[in-house]
Amino acid sequence: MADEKLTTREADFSAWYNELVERAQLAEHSPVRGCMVIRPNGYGIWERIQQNLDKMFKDTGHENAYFPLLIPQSFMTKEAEHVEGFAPELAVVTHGGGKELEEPLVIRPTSETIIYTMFAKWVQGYRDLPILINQWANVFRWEMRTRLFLRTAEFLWQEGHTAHETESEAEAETLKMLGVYRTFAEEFMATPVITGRKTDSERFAGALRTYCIEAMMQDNKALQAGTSHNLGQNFAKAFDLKFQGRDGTVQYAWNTSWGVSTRLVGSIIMTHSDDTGLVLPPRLAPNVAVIVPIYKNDEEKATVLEFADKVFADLKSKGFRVKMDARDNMSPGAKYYEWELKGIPMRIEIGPKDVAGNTVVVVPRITIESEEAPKPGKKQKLFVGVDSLCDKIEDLSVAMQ
RNA sequence: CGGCGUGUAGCGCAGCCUGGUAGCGCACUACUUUGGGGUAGUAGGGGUCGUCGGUUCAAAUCCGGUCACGCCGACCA
Repeated sequence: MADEKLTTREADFSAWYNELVERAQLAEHSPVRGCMVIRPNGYGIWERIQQNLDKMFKDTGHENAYFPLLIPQSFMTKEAEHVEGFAPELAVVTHGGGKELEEPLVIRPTSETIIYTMFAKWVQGYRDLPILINQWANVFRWEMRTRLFLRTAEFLWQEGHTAHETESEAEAETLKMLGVYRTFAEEFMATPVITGRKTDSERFAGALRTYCIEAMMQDNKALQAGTSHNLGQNFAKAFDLKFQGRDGTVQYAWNTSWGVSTRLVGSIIMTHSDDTGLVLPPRLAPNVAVIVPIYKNDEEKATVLEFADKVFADLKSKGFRVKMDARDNMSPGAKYYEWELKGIPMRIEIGPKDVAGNTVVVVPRITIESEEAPKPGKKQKLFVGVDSLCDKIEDLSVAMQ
């Protein structure tokens, strides 16, 4: 990786982003237009997003389910605004098993239509409500202009779908999930967000009201990072989602839907990274630290690796997400550049001096204010005793978050 | 989908104007060297020049179609 440096943010923010995504091995283009391959360094971030958000959804009473990729085309046309909004970007399957299908199937651009069709079967009376469902899935929209993570034809997301007895209950749910997104952005993505309500022209196709969180990027642009929709009774009426109420009358249910996508990964990249490469909030980083052993000869190599392996095993056993970089064909300096580009929050250097003193050198990806200031023009280096390494990693993680 | 631009080894590029045996740097492989901020050397491997067609004795090079990517616009999580 002795390539040239990244284009700077100042020179061309957009080129900087594109280069960073590819060179930090987050994602790259697939042979199919608009689709991306998410590499482990990028998918690891998404996995951390999933794990943490999923817990928040469960804690607020939601359950996961899964609905199919293919939806009968006719379903898409049942809600007037919905069809108008999504028709231009649908991918349609017309053949299967070598024959033309009687009814074309669309690849889901979102799952309201299939999910509320199923909800209608599940609900008879008010005691069947609320239904609080989430699904983790891929969706497909035929986008004209795409960018890795920020807008791709196929993307990964979660979509929450709920059905409620009353309008006020649905509105409360819509706002509650907007709050979940805000909390997640602030606590896990370390990204300040602005919440607000979308104008009618930006509203989700078929929704009564759309709320959103907007994250502020380094180029002073806002990025829509998550949406929460109060769907009113629009879909309930279109898909015959009815129940017998407490007063004995038959009523339409009130729905909400809310989602965040792999765009969040793009948002994290743009919020924190610098001209050296990726910077990740430790809570969402696939790994928090990498161990780089340093030695000059076989004798040193043996002792250093033994010591480093012990530190590595100890950290692993205590639940830290750490990596060992024992590649022998690369100098330590080259590794430093590579891991800084890839955004690992801290690296742990272990050389003969450390073995002798039972210490390690911890170098955080970004300068930590509360620690001793780095020498001018140098990275901040923290000398840490092995016994206090775990605590130090915890402290630094919190400081970086 | 409209305008402009690009496509040659894994990555970055030269060659194209003026058609005639496909090159450079990095990366990769082997050995040696070096190792606390991108070590250095020697010897190697790897490309039907995005793709389809046309012109020509001959096409990376000229012409046309098409696909993909980038930027600007319209649309969008």
